[in-house]
Order: sequence, then structure tokens, then C-alpha cells
Amino acid sequence: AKNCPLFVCNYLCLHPFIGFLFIRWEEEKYEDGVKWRFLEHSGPYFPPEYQPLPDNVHFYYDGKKVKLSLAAEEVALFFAQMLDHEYTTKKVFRENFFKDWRKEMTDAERSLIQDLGKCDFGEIHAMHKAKVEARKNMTKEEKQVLDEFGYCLLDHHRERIGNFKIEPPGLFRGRGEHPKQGMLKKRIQPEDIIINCSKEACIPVPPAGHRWKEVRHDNTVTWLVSWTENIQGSIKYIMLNANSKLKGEKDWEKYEVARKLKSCVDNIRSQYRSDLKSRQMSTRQRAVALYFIDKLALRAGNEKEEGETADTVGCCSLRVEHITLHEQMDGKEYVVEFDFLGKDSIRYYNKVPVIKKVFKNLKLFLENKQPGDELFDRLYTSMLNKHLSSLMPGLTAKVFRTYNASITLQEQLKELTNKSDSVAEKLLSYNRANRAVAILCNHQRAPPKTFDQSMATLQSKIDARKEQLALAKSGLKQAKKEAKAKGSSELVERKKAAVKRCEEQLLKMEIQATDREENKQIALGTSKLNYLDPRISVAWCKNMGLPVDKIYNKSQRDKFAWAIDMTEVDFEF
DNA sequence: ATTACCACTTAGCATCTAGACC
DNA sequence: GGTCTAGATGCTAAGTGGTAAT
Repeated sequence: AKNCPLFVCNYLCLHPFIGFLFIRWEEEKYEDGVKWRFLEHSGPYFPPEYQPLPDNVHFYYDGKKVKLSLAAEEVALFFAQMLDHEYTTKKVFRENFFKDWRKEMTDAERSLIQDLGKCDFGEIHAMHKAKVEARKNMTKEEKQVLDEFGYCLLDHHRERIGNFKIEPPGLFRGRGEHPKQGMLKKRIQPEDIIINCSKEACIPVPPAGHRWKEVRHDNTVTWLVSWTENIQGSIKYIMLNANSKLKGEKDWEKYEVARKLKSCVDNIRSQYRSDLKSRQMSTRQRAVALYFIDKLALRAGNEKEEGETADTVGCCSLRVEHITLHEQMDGKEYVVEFDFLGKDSIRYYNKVPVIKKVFKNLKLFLENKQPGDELFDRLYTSMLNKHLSSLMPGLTAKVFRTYNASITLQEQLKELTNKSDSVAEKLLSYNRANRAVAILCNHQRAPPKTFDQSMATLQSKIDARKEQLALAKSGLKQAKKEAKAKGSSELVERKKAAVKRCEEQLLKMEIQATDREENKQIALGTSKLNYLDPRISVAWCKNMGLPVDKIYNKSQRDKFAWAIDMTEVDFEF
């Protein structure tokens, strides 16, 4: 990251021995692949051990009181905690849970408890709810935990850690129709934990009576702690907060790659357009996939192991059943109708007119195939990315998402905003530009549970304000009349101001209502945090004379500190 | 060439909290 | 001063893509 602005920034740091001081990140002294030279931390925070149920709380099987062993009781509590959720009624969830629960039981328990339907967790559930209620009124000793575990020392700088807590045990709930939902996610012990820190650092002390699985000193990676999770067998990490230098630099690099794509995207587009006519079938498939990835901001779509995860797809893993071709639709030619579940089982539904060559190719790809067959049967993400990186160093499929998101924001902001707009109007326009990106990237959310109600509340406020405005207007009329008779205009001016104030407040609320309505099912956060070059937003703020905190909250400002510090008014993505 | 593994980003929902409102 | 709620923060699942192993 040679030209990264972070290198030339001075940081105000709290040094553990010296106190506050300015430190400059040293420049270019890292060998290739090395992420840090010194790393020290306290190790992870472990969630508290399981506390057995109080004597007055019981589990019942088939109407009879049963005292469970500690291990079985803990798992029963996990289930009871989730009873308010609809998914505890799902067949797969219940079966997976019951199977794993029985593994934790003693032989006697196992032979007794054979039917989940006969289990009564009612008292345990009630106790849990009471506990949640009680916790609300508790004071926070959280702060101490944060101080002890929340920070590390990285190359003389105190840095915030992102997730310093070990994930507590519980029942796995994947997203969508996950085949493993309900399985027991086991408690992580120090013996499962790999610690990564400097050789010269004080090695974190494991909890009393325990030892770490391993302590290593790998300065080519950024994680401090890792363990293997038992559901998918994947590795989990403790890493730095987004506002750290390590993450900030990566973020900056990401946007620089996307900006580089801007300069060669025209060539790449004409390249894949001509590839649509290639004699090689795999090249044609690559070209069509690239067309989708570029035009629709689809994800790459790596293959997934069947039965291990929910059935979701991305571009390269699309199946025949996920698209429908229409020669004509809604007065448009060559329309492709997409309907599939993407990341997090979020539905992607879109009807898109495409160019004729793409349409004809798709028709060809569909020939002699079953609904469950792969649309791009000769294409893999690895091939696609290899091809892309030959066109431009660092180019992969996901860069298109970043590029198209950022360029869309920049264009929309130009189109929608005027310097003469009011602050509320400017912010509405910003949100609309942000929204255009979120729609492009298909960032959806469930409508908030209180949505209808809060809209109604806002509407009644608007109505009340309207009445007030009418009142203020008639007051002004009256004052004007009196002024004519008396010749004094002071009252008129005051009434005028009142009307104006009222109108402004009304407009502000109406804008807020529009914004909220348009945002009902759309999540802006993901694109703001991961796809939009913050320098576009910072430059826009400077242009519009708005403080950045109108669009970025505290943690966003921290994360994007590098952009806020360095961006000039004339920044172009 | 293919697969397994690893490290890291991206994602939506749950929970918490500050501050608006009474 | 208490309550309510929107927005902030936390949590962890689910992707992407590089590299090592086979």
C-alpha cells in the first residue's frame, strides 16, 4: 500500500507507557506480505460458564418432572430461549436439535426422552424471559470487559479489536432453508483456541486450569485469535476493528482497484461483447456471465457443497430454473426474468431487457437442459477471475460491484442535488442516490415491525403541523389587515416568520416521510459501508456545504477517517 | 487440474441506547 | 423523570478469492 494516505497520517495515540503522543506509522519498512512487526493482546473474552437452573424451575417430559443432567439441561435451555421464534416449529430445526440434544444426554435420559413433542420447556422459557427483563435494568460492567479485551497493541499503536468475544454456545440458526439449522453449536474452550501474536510480546494468559491449543507468531495474517467452529468446520477469527490502520488500508486499496477499473471498463466491455460471438462455448458463457455481473451487479457465485448450506446461487452458479426468457415482455424485446435466492437467501427478482446477442446465447445455453442443470455449465469463478486479472491486475468479479456501486452514487449525486437545495432536500437526494445503489446491489431488509405504526405517527404529526400552518396563515392575514389600518408592519413581519418556520418544518417532515416510505424494504447500510467510496460522499458534503456527520455517524466517521482527512472538494471517483 | 483450506469482506437481523417526547 | 423508538452497535452467518496440497 505504497501511496496509501494512512502512511502519511500522524495519529494521536494512547501509548500504554508513554501516555498520549503523536506517532507516525512508519513507511515502507514492511517486507512483502508482512502485515505487522509487533502485535500484543490479551487473548479472547470467554462467555460465562453455564449456571444450572434454580430449584423452582423444571423440565417436564410427557407431563412428568424430569431432572436433567447438566449437559442436557444446558442444551434444553438453548432451545427454550428460542421458543418465541417461528423456526423452533420447523421440522428440520427440530430434528437437528433433537438429534444433537440426545447426544448430550445420559443413557437414562436418552432412553426416556424419545419425542420432542412431549417435552415441556415452559418453565425454562419463562425463567429465561424474566432474566432478559432483569438484565435490562442492570448496570454495565461491559466497559471493563472492553478495556481489558477490546484493544491490542499493533506496531506501537493501540488499536480497537472488532470482535474480541468468543461466540457463546447455542443452537445454530442459518439463514433461509439451512439444512443444519437447529444443530448444537458447541462451547469453545481455550484448548480450541489458536493465539497469534509477536514472539517478543507477552503471551495472553489462558483461563485458570486451561491451556491454548497453539500459540503462533504469523505476521503475514491480521487475526489475533482463531478457532474451528463445529457446524461447518470453518475457521472463525478475532480481528481488528474497521477503524484500524490494517482495515483502513485494505479499504483504500479496494476502492483504488475499482477506480482503476473505471479507466479500462470500456475496453473490457467491448471485449466481452465481442466474446459473445466466440466459437468457444466456454468463452461465450464467460462473456454472458460478465455481462450480468457488470450490468446487474450480480455476485460471482462460487460452487458450494450440496447439503451443507442453504440452496443459494450467484452468477456462475445460476441454474436453468432461475431464468425465463421472453422475446417480448411489457413492450420490450429480449427480456430475461431472474428469480433466485442469493446470499443470505435474499430473493433476487428482476426483469431485464438485454442485447440480442446475449439473449440468443442464453437460448443456446438452455437447450437440452433440465431445470436443475447449471446455466453456465462450462464456467467456473476461478476461470472468470483468472481471465479478469489478465485484463487488469487485481480485477476480480466483485470489483464490478464496487465499481458500479460507486460510479452510480457519483452520477446520481450529480444528477439529483443542487447547491441551492435546503439541507433536508440535499439529504433526501443523498439517500435517494444511496438507495439507487442499494437497489442495484439488491440490499433488502424485512420491513421494520413497527413500520406502519411509525408512518402513521409521522403522518398525524404532519397533519397537526398543517393545521398549525393554516392557523399561522390566517393570523398573518389578520395582521396584514390590522397593519393597513394602523400602519405598523412589525407584527406582520413576525407573523410572516412564523408562517415560514411552519412551512419549513412541514416540508422537512414530508421529506422524512417520503424518505422512510421509499426505504421500507431497502437497506442502505451495507452499500454505504462496503461499496461506496467514502471520498465521493466526503467531496459531495464539501461541495454542498454540509458537515460529514449529516451522512456518517460516529463509527462510520471512524472507519472512513482516511477519506475524511484527505479528500478534496474536486475528488472524482 | 482439482480440491481443500484459509483469510478476509460482506450481510441482515437482534439487541442496545441515546435522545425525542411526554 | 419516565417511556418510546429510531438509529447505532453487536453478532455471526455467508459470501469471495487466493494459495497450498493432492
